[in-house]
Amino acid sequence: MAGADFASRVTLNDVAAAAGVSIATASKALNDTGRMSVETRGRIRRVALEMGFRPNALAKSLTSKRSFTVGLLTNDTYGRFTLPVMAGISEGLIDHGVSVFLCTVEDNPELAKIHVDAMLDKQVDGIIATGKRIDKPLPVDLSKLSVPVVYALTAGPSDAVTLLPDDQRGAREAVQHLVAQGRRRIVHVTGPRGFRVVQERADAFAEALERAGLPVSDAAILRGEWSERWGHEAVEVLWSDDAQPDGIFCGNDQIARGVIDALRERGVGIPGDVSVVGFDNWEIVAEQTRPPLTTVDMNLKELGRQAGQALLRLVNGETVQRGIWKLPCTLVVRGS
Amino acid sequence: MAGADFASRVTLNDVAAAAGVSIATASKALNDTGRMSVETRGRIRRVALEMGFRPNALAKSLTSKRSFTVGLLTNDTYGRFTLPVMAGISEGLIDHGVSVFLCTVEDNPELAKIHVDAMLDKQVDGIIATGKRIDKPLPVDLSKLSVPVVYALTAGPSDAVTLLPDDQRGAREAVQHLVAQGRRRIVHVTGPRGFRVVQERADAFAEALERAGLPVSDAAILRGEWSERWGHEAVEVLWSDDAQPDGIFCGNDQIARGVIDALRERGVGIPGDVSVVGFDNWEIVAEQTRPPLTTVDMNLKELGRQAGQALLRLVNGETVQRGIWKLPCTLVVRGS
DNA sequence: AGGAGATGAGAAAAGGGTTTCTCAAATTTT
DNA sequence: AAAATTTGAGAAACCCTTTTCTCATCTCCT
Repeated sequence: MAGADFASRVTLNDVAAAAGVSIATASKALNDTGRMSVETRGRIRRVALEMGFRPNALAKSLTSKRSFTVGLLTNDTYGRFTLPVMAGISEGLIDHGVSVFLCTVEDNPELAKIHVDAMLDKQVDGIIATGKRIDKPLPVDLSKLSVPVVYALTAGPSDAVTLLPDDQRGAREAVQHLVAQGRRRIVHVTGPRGFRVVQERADAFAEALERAGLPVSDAAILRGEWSERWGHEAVEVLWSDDAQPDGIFCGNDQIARGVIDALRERGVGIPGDVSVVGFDNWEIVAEQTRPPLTTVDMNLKELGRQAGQALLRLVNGETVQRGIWKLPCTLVVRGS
Repeated sequence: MAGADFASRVTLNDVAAAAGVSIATASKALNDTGRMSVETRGRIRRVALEMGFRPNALAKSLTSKRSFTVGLLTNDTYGRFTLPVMAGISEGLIDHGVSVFLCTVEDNPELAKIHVDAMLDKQVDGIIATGKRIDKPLPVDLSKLSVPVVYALTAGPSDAVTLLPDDQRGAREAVQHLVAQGRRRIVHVTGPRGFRVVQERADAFAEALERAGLPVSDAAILRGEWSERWGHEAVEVLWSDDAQPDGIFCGNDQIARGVIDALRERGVGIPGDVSVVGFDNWEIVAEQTRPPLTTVDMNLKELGRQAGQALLRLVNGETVQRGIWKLPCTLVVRGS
């Protein structure tokens, strides 16, 4: 039960005094700059090490104009997408000594502004905006900021650097996998019409079918909500018809889960009678379906890593290709 | 395709010059300290506003010894627990102008040290340690740091401030709910023996049964893994016996999901024949079960908020009750 | 030996604020 | 009217590091 007093840290001044030199010399010794004898440099370093000296990053930043800090802004409260992206960013940047402020702004413009202001006040070197929909922007305009911004998994201005998974290629691979399994009557059960990813995946689905020489029909694309329930319903719809599919490509893993459960309830064999492929590789869902779900992984961690690298380059004033970067998806083959 | 140059920010110096006063006066005008005429103060403020002046938080921190920054350290890569906690912390602290560094350290001691050092270098005011198991510490010793530390949902030293959900009360409420539904043959299907929460929830389960005047038997507690599969298996075990339960309290929502699915497959009515209660209120699971799962919510966001508040008090040198704080859980009644 | 160049290290300014003094001018008191 | 306060605002020190100068001392060359 206490508010303890915490020891104040060792400063460069302390080190310099202990080593019997000026702080200028001490600074130079530790940064491997300036001119001095090897003995002096060694002695100062030894003293610093012994005293456990760690330079105050704030003071450093004040002169260097670099805080080695970036802000990550997200409206994905649930974190399904943000966390892998965050992990990638963090992993890619910690080697450069960069730390990440995570700010969840929901869809609240005031809150978003508060967070952005707080980040700018703290002199972040840059900002990464991320979200859960690639066709909706965050509730705040980041285009006129005094620091560079990279967009990942969210909509940004067209002249910005934006990283997105290559949904279309992912969808194509999913279909190709189904075709390779010998499936010929393939349908697509996906989310609501309003989502860009729904459009893109559906287009790629149709295109892949065509390339495979299979008939393409509008009826093969069923749109609903992003839920297990819709997966069930879709199976009901499909199986109330005469011609049942032998391959189902789902718009996300939850729908796939619903589809698989519904098929199993009907006694349809998976993957014996029907093969199912999901999208997202949300492991908590995909690994628990029976059988485990074959699905498309968006490699979000890698996407985060690249977003971090891109931001770093912008911060360093290097040139970076503007526009949309589509990063490859990977088909994860499991048992479905 | 460019590394743009970004406008440098307005400094106090700029404001002072524009207002025709010294920076000392400008500083005092904006902070509502010092002595000056109301006209001067007003003029300076107006100028600052017009110029869009925002003080450099780094410079402020250098003198104030407060960075208004805290570090959140977690080993919960998947974020199931960390994200709600993070959201609560952030929500509770942003009003005080505090931003949060999120660092995921997995179980890697080196990585953890790197992150902790980076945070300390950046002069965080304090650190919150969080994880996915209340009986395992993070892979780094935070007890001798120069800043206060609060533990949430992870093991810390006994003299530290540690916030945990009140698992026992949550479990009791779950059982009481089952009893109130008229259930008399209640069993507990939970996770592996090694977990402290398993022990605690099981103890509370037994105690609650006893209080309700129901027979308590060791056989009523089935331990397995934290998975849907184990939920299925447990139902198999239970239904291979003569006396089947009419109430099942599960150690987490995934197990509950497995139990519900298995029961439905057997044609057992939920909640007609058997009531099921889960633990965690992992909405993505709980809301998609059929019927939706009644479960115990650990109020992690509130836990995070309180962790933030506690840390702030420690930072301010206020006294804080050491030891373990058990925060209430809430039963969320849905359809099971 | 005298001057040029190299060497080692410190003084001082800068970075953007806060805060404690100091001090002249204005106001109040006697 | 002279002395004592109060008021308004600036000078300067400080927070911690970096970096550019400056300068005294050595070493080397002719």
